[in-house]
Amino acid sequence: MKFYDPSVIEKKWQCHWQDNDSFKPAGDGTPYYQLEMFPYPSGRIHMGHVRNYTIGDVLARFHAARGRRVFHPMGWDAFGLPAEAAAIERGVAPASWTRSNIEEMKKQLGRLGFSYDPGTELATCDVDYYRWEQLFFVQMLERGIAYRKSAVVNWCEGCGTVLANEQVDGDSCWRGHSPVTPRELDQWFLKITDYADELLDGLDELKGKWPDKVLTMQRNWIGRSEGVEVFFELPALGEPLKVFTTRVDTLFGATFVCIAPEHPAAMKLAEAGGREKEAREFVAAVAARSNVERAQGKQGFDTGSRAVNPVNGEEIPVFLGDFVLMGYGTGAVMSVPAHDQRDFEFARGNCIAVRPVIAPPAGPLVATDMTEAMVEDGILHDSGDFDGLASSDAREGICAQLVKMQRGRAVVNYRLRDWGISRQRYWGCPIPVIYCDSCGTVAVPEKDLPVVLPEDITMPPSGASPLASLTGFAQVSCPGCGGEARRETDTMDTFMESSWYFLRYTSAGDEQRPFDPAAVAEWLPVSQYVGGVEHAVLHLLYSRFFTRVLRDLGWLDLSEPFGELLTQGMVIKDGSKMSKSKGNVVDPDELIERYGADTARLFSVFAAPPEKDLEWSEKGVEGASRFISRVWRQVVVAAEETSGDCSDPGPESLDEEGRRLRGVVHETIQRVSHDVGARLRFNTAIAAIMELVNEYQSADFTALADGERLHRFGLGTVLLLLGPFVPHVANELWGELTGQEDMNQQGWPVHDEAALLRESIEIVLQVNGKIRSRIQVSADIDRDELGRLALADSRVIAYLDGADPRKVVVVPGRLVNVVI
RNA sequence: GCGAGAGUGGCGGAAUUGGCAGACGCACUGGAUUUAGGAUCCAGCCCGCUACGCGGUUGGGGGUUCGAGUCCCCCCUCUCGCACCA
Repeated sequence: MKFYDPSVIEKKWQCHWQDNDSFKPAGDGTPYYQLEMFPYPSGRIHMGHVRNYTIGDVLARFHAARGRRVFHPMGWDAFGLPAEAAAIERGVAPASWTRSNIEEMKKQLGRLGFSYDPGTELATCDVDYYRWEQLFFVQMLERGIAYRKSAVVNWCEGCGTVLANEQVDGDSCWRGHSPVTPRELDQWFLKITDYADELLDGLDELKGKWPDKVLTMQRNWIGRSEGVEVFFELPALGEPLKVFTTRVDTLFGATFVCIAPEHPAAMKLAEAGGREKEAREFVAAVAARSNVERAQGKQGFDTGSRAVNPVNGEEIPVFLGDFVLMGYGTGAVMSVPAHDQRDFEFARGNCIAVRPVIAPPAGPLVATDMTEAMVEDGILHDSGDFDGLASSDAREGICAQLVKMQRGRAVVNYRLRDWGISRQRYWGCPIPVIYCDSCGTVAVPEKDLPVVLPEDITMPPSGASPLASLTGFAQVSCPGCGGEARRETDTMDTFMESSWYFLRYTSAGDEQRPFDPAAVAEWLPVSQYVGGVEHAVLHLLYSRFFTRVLRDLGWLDLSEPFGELLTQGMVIKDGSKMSKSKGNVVDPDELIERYGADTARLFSVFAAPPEKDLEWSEKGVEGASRFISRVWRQVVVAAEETSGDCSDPGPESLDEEGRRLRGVVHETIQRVSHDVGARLRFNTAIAAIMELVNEYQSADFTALADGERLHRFGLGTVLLLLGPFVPHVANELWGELTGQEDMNQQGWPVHDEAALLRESIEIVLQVNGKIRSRIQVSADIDRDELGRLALADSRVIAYLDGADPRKVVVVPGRLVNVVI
């Protein structure tokens, strides 16, 4: 018997596919764009990659077999900090470190037999890629989408650069756990806030296509909030203080106003209140604490100044509060202790009056009895002309009144901030801007693009970017006046590259333009995107934004770049994520060496549904390997006796048992097609194939009419169904069994609806909902007859014990429930 | 605290619309084959019991229904996300 040696057949088929250009989009089927999040070339692939890319490959191969015109590209997210760290450690340039990693990882991915179109490979660190990004940036600058401002930004000590808000996790960096501290710097930003509403509304279209969890996370991150800006006059300064509130219905209950310690009016108010010195100490104390520490307490400071409530003319104190954030709304809030829990706590700590103005259904509250704020809507009282109104009506009424008085306006606030893209790093896409003393900030003219990142450098041990000190790079003449000028030496956030790589894939190698609009129109939006949930509000939000910007710049006609999204779970071992520090990593190469790529692939998709975490199990891998060997033996043994045509023999030449087996084959086709094509449940698809294999293993085909043919049909179908999962072994065995060269010509099997109908079926008989008997009946039996048969069953009669059934529930094809 | 998701054998996990709970795999037990081990094949494998039968069982409690893992209400636990956003 031919021996199963994965290393031989896997190499053979990988060469075959390469030589035949097997994975170029082919045929005239409906286009299908299968995309997986491209990897950072860290040097070695890990099990997370194996799982991610196997899921994508199964889908790509499945849809190709089904006749779709499949586009399945792969590339490298090649800029980023690890290259700099490695460069310092090993004394090699980031560019060469990155490129050799790409070569190594490409080999590794190659060993897994993924169906990538090799003609589309790209690396974002190549000038041919990032030059277009620079062009986009220059155009964004012209349109005001990119702008520079001084702002308090997140400085990450570990990375030696600033991070965007999305990239900060509490008080630390999203990647490592290095601390992040505020720092004021001149930085480049992209106006993602201009797109806040569109990005939010777009989520509705994605409902049902993206996991709810991701949609919710994006919605929360954008954080749209409708409310009113109320102007409180500040007599001491002779100007109004603007506060934002979503609960303007509680305005009559405001007993103080609270502003952020960083608020521009803070010190002026303290001065006017004669408490300047103490205020300075308070502000310094707050500034010394981190955001997380600040979130613990609720400290306040009375400025001694007062503000006037526009609706009742009341003068109320102005406090500085550490819980008020300068970055949200106006950095000032009106405080209503009776109806806001934070204000309630603050008021109790600072001896401020609690004044209820919203009554719950049970009637108005008494301030002295309150132990917590009443935050629900209710009926207004002690609110002048608005008494008796419901909260929602009062919000409208009071807002209208404020507008009329020119003391307020309706506003929408967002939690989302503009995307800070400057990075004080070397290994990234240069920001194409020049600073000139006479002309100011000038974009590099399009004709001078690209600004090429010098690759032949040595990283200083300090880790600082070498760009600023590279005179050949940093010193330029101004494109405006020709005088001496300095180049921007910050580079772009690497999330810039991943925000449009899926567009470039469609036109890789095009030297004239970033992408061909026709190709983009053909393939986009991505049919199925597969990646980790950690990018829910990073890459996935940036890409949605970037695509809209490119649309508005006239590059394409598309808003949502991704259609269906599958977020796969992590690969876990011993209860935690595989990581070097935990010492629980499994090396994919060793796995392939030992069991073969097909086993690695099979296990990755069999052991758990794709969106759940996958617990690593050596025994589970062995199980997957054992199944492949079993199929191998079954097919090779069968092929020794009978080979050739594997098509459906049809029902006529078969006997009853043969027709039943044929039915099982068709049922398996249906289940697998549905599980892979519609449900994305590969584990159950494989289980269904295993059932068929088990069924076939115990059948004796020599005893059946047209048995050889039926045998080949079933085994051939198993191979076709296994093709997307274990392509090497499936193709090899297909050749053995059929004598045909290429399984891919065969296409995906289609089930015969008629074959699914059983001649006789088992019906469960229940008495009072408990199973008491089973009967075998003809599949086309009618309802009444089935009910009669149930009542005639001896065991049912015994349970009835002479009683008359109160009710007989007949569920055709399933059961009969006799109720006494 | 708010939001989302999940709780099913020894384990990973099935059960598409309310209709046979535990598919498939792992582990385990017995048998066959084998000099032995491994591999393979066959059989068993939710729990309890006076065992060809009966009872119980999908985190706990209640409800709707002829019938609930699935629908509704209350509670518990876990995971993830957000976390003073005014």
